[in-house]
Amino acid sequence: MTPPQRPATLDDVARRAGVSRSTASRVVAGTGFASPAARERVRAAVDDLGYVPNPAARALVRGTGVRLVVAVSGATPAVLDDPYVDRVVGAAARACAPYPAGVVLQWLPLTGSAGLERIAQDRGVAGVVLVNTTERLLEAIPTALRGRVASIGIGSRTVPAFDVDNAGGAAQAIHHLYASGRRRIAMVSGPRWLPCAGRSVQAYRQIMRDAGLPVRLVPGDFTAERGRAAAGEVLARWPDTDAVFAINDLTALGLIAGLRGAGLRVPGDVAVAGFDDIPHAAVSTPALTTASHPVGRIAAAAAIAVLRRRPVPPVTTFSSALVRRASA
Amino acid sequence: MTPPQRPATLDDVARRAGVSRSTASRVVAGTGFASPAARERVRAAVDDLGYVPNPAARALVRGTGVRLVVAVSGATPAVLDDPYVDRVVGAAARACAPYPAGVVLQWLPLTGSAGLERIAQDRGVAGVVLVNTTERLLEAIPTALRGRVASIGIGSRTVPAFDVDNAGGAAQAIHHLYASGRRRIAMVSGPRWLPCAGRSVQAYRQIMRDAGLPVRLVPGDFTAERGRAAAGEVLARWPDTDAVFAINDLTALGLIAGLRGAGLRVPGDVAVAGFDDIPHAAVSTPALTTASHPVGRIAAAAAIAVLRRRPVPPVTTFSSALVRRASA
DNA sequence: CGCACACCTGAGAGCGCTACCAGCACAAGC
DNA sequence: GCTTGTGCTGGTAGCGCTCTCAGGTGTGCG
Repeated sequence: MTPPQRPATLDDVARRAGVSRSTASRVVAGTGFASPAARERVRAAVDDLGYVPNPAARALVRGTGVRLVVAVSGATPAVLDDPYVDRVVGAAARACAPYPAGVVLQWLPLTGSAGLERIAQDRGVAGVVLVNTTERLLEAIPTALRGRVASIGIGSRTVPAFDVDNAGGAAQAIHHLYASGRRRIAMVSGPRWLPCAGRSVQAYRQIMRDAGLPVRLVPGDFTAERGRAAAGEVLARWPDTDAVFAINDLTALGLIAGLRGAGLRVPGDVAVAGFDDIPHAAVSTPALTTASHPVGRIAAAAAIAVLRRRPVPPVTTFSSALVRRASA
Repeated sequence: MTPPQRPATLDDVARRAGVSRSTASRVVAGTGFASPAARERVRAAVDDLGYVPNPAARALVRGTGVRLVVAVSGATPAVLDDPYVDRVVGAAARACAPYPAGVVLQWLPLTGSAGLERIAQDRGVAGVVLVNTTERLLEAIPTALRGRVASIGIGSRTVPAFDVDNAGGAAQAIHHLYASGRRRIAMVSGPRWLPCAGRSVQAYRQIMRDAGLPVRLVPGDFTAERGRAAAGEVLARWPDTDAVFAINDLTALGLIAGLRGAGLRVPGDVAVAGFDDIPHAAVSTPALTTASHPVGRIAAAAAIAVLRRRPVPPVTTFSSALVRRASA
């Protein structure tokens, strides 16, 4: 346990174990042959010296990068301020711990693939996790990035996707509204260019059609501010609305504020359900009924898929569970 | 603009610019001599080839690591689930972009410095940003880590600190409660072992003493759940309480839920002010009056301070501004 | 003219690690 | 016997970069 001022190198380990650097490397990296005796002695030396492989050296020789880019698409860099992005980054940063990589956050303009090409040029990039991506962007993935990209929310032939079951979650929430007797159910949707938003809307349309109910759709943009405004629009166009499904919790919370501002009771007059189960949903007034969205697990899975370079199924879907609270 | 399959190396740049690798390196790294002509040609070659230095190689030869550890102290790894931590990581990950480093998130047990020693042994670590740290832990910083640690919320002789002006923010919020006529002001505090919590409490005590008002202090733990429970305790011990300052917004929101659950109006019967200005403070019902906490700027400053190895003032304080909304 | 002293350049070592390859011992098969 | 494997080992060539150091080439000054 002599803690050297200078951290131990593989050479130190090899010398102490009485083997060559090659053998020590094989044992530490767990690749190739090594006799049980050698293995044991190297292990002991590693423990004694508190040896930790130098990720930089490893990355250099292996040709893999060292930074996991979380790239968020959006009209402006302001998308990075979204708490959702923070959660993705947090989960990815936690997932990185066992790998020689760390997370870097970057904005990716919606138009053009210049941003992606820059990333592809960068040897330091171990992989990319795409957030809020468009199909157009996925088509434009530079070949240099193939196999090192995962996408949250949408996939293509070459980019594996990790996502919550948008349609299923939305369906659960809407069915819950229906089951509690609501029949004039509106929906506030999200940005049109986001496929995940599309799937929720589709589920809503489908359920309304199957139930023979009219579709009442108002556009949104994931923000609470827009949710508040949407409340007014819904009320203006369909004053008898008795339930609203919001594409995400932020919208739902804004919506509730708007409805109450208009003198309506929630859930008395209008029931509201959201999607995401953000931390605040549990403590809002009224507490929000919402379809959960395991962002942490999704982001971690995407990060790990990129970091360990193994083939990954083209789509991994995480199921959503309805969290019933007071608002619906 | 010929995009090579293999990303450009410094050798490619040097060859194209007609100089040696050494000269190219000097220009790119901005260190040492280089004639204006050489400088210009290297710059052009860099642009042409889309050259990006390989962080792994750079880190290897410079002896600096490649991962910025955000280490969060707490009783259990569950502290990592805090949205506050996500924001710190998000800001740090954004700040990392210009540096050859990426963020890794790690839990640090409250007791013992074993976690820190492990980090110190790891050559891959470019630096450490400590979150929620105790003074005891700061005393135990291994020498190998000196100069590569910044701490959010608390500092010591050897570790520079980055923090919001806790006392000032709390004072602003409490003065606001006082200015609006409240005189029976309670406070829900935070975990006792956290110095930042201590400073807010101290500010509260000071103001109460100066105003000749009684101290009404209830312990909390930063969670909404605890805030809700605290509402009951406050009401039970001091039924005539007409205002509460909560150590953070999550607590404040839980508190409001608890107060309303007890049939009280906010701010009619009891005014509530919080601290942090989390995203939901703006859309809660009622919207929360709170002292802002520029987490993003603080985290970015701490990350950058660690990444660029320059001396840093021992304490950097970010001012807090009161955001007046409906709850107080 | 010689010498110091600036400014500038390129050769080359080497950061810590992995991967390739040659080599060794021993066992099994023709 | 000789070949062919199988299991293991160590030497060594780099990965891409920085940095030291030995040399240039001017310019000013004694």
